[in-house]
Amino acid sequence: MAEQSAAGPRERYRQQVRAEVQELAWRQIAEAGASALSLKAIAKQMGITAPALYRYFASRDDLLTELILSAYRDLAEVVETATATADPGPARLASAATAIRHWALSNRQRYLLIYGTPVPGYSAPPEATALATRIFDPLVQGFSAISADRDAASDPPPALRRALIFWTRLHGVISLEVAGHFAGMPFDPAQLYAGEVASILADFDQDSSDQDS
Amino acid sequence: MAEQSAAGPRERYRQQVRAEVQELAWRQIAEAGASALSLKAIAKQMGITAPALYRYFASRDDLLTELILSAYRDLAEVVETATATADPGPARLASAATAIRHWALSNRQRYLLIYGTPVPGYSAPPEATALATRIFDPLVQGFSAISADRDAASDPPPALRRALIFWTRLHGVISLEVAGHFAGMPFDPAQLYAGEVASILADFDQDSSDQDS
DNA sequence: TGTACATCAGTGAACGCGCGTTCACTGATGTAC
DNA sequence: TGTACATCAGTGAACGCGCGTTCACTGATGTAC
Repeated sequence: MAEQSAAGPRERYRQQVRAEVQELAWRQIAEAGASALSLKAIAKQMGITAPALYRYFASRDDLLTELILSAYRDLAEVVETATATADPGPARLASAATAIRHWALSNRQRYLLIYGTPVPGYSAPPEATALATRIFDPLVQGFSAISADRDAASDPPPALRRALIFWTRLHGVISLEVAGHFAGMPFDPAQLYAGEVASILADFDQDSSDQDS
Repeated sequence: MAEQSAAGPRERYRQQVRAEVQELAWRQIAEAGASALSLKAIAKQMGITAPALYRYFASRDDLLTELILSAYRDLAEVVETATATADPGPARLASAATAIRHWALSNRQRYLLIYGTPVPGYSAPPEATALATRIFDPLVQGFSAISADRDAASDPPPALRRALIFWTRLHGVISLEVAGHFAGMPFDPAQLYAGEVASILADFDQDSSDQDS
């Protein structure tokens, strides 16, 4: 019911304009952050008056919500594709890791919109949580696939826990890089990232030397 | 020359007001993020007109800069104290890790101001870089102290590299937690964090199984 | 101890700006007979 | 094939808002003789 096949010409036009608005919104966010998102500025760039935009989006927050959801969807697809196309086993997770970093670096503000400082006064819709799961799930799947091959004797962290650690470590590198905190430091972030990915997979693949509860 | 001893009563008053402004500014940022920082709002809360604030801060950006530098200084002191008071060796790094997380959780917006999404249109002053180093250095020191005790044979990552990994892993957990991305997930962030700290120190303490260049 | 002067915190009006959003409207475009 | 009607994209004026910042000023407070 969300999809409308055989859409009339008006509907087609409508979708076209909506897409253009979102495109310009992204450009704006990329340049000046999420709080700079302005309907009036978008309208001006389109050669249109601001009230016209209310035909396409109920409000500024409504537009922002759609952007965030679309970012989630985009990243979810990237992760799903990366895991689906790679060989099973650790390679699958390594592939996901590479894809995530690549996506984050080519969509910096999109990444920050999702995982960065929350936009003040704005709270994400429930749907966002579902999409976050869609991103996280392939990682959990990847780790349970690995665990299944091995003996699950010595109190191993469950797949969820492993995926969580995987994720926080990747995010640690990516977010500092995207926010520009590695600028001028004498090392290659790509290598640091690759090292992290390899070390996590090696940890879990060979032996899980655990520490506490 | 920055410190002025035997300050007159006018100077004393001046410092008092500056402190009050900063205090209110922090409260504002804590509630609505850095981009919500408003001189007029602060003035109103102080029962003063906005132009009066220009006696104390040259501009809004000037105030923001001082806030950021003070956040850096604060965290730097926390890390320095934590490492200085703990026993040498891994304990020192564990102590730093605990102190950092504690500081981040009790100063969420302060942490995000430093390591979160950059404030659009604002670039930190050069001093910030120096202070970032002051935070990072104790970690590097900590790792070189550990390395000194052990054989440095098998192509070990230098202390800087170790400190870097330490830092990105801590940040990975902290930043997701502070930004609220663990909300509703079935695990304890404190345990995840403790596990990360322990596992890094164990990794480097016992054996450095390396992967690439 | 008292007076003249300099310093400086704070005022109030004003500037130009951009924002989100509403409203009644015009005029083109698609649709039904 | 042609006409009447409904739909709906876009306009332009207006609303109230808050922002940073400037300026000439008043009046209290500290300082020097």
